[in-house]
Amino acid sequence: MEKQDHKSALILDAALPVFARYGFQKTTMADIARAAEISRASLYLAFNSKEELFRAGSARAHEQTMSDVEAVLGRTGNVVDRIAAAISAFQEGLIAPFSKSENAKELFDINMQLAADITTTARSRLLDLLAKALSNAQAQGEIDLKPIEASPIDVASLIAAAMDGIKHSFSADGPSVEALRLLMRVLSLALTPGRR
Amino acid sequence: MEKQDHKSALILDAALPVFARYGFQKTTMADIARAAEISRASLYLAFNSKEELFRAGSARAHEQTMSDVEAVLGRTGNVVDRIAAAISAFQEGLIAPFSKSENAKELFDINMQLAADITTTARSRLLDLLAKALSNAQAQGEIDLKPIEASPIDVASLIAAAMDGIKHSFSADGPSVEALRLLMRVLSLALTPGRR
DNA sequence: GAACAAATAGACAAAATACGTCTAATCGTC
DNA sequence: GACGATTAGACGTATTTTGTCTATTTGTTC
Repeated sequence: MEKQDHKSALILDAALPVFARYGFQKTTMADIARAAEISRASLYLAFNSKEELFRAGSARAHEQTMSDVEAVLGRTGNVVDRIAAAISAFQEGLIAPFSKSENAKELFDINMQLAADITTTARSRLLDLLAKALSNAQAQGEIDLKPIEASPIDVASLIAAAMDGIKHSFSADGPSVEALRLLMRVLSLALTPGRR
Repeated sequence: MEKQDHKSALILDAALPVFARYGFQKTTMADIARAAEISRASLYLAFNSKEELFRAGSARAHEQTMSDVEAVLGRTGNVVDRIAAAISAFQEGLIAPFSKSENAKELFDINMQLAADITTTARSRLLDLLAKALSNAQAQGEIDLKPIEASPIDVASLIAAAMDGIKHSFSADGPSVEALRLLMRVLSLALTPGRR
């Protein structure tokens, strides 16, 4: 059972770059088998269909990324910086690898079609983690949410929404990083106690 | 007749990047029509088949590149430098654009299958231009071929062969440029008069 | 080296996709 | 309104891909 998972993981690690390169439609099971250096028959032993394989790939990417996000949030340092790093990790893990502009749209569409649950679960998990980090910071007096009259969840939602909006409006051109930095500066000023 | 050519050229300019990105096999006529922002029906008005389109694309790339090569060779300066620049132009025009590593092999294979004549014609044209440049340089005493006991054509052939060999052995990793530079230094030393 | 599980090549029918052709409708220009 | 150019869309055919299956090979364990 554990060997199986390992093999599947190897296949998925080989498959994701192929999807990123050609998109879902143009990627064939033969392409993936070749990339994973196994036969097509073996590939079907591990995954019953291309769609199942894609779902598993999406799941793996999300798991890995969320693990990174969790690790980053667990570090020391001020909350805003850690949250900024967490958002970065989230973007780097799930968006940047597929931002070949052309294929990006198709891949995200297919993902929403085949693995919407995985994505929404990860998203709410991210919200949870951000809210928890904010909550802890507030408990330790590092930040003060009273002036802005919002709960940790509210703030976490705002950050996630901004992340999404920024991603969609700027696509992968570049200003995205800049816009996120600005958001973090705003948050920092708004939440730091000892300010008006 | 002239409008037709212009339209065809626009199509080919849109098609080449698509071929470079996906390779010949994975590129569909629909992909090309989309890239050229015309309908599939119109695409078939300009080209009767995918193979014909590819041939035309290959022809266009070769024409443009050879025109660049000719221009570079026509400049002032010492022969060896001009030849080095010409080789660079040739490589940049016909090899670099398709060196997406994965697709490169398939594209070159398909090219040799569908447009071998175009490639070989361009190649002999290149040889001719190099030989002519060497011949002129010799006539003006800029270089001396006597010590190496070779005709301009011999030297041109050697250069072209070296270019090929370098390309094939190093693929598109990087040392290719270095190797070409070395070849040019060798030539320069061997051909310059006033040396042993 | 026999016994066993895992991986493979290769063939296969069914489904999906691409090709190349055609017609009828739309668009822009004169 | 007439004209040529462009288009959407449907079409049959050919090719490719999918997913399944069997027989064979490979590698491991006893």
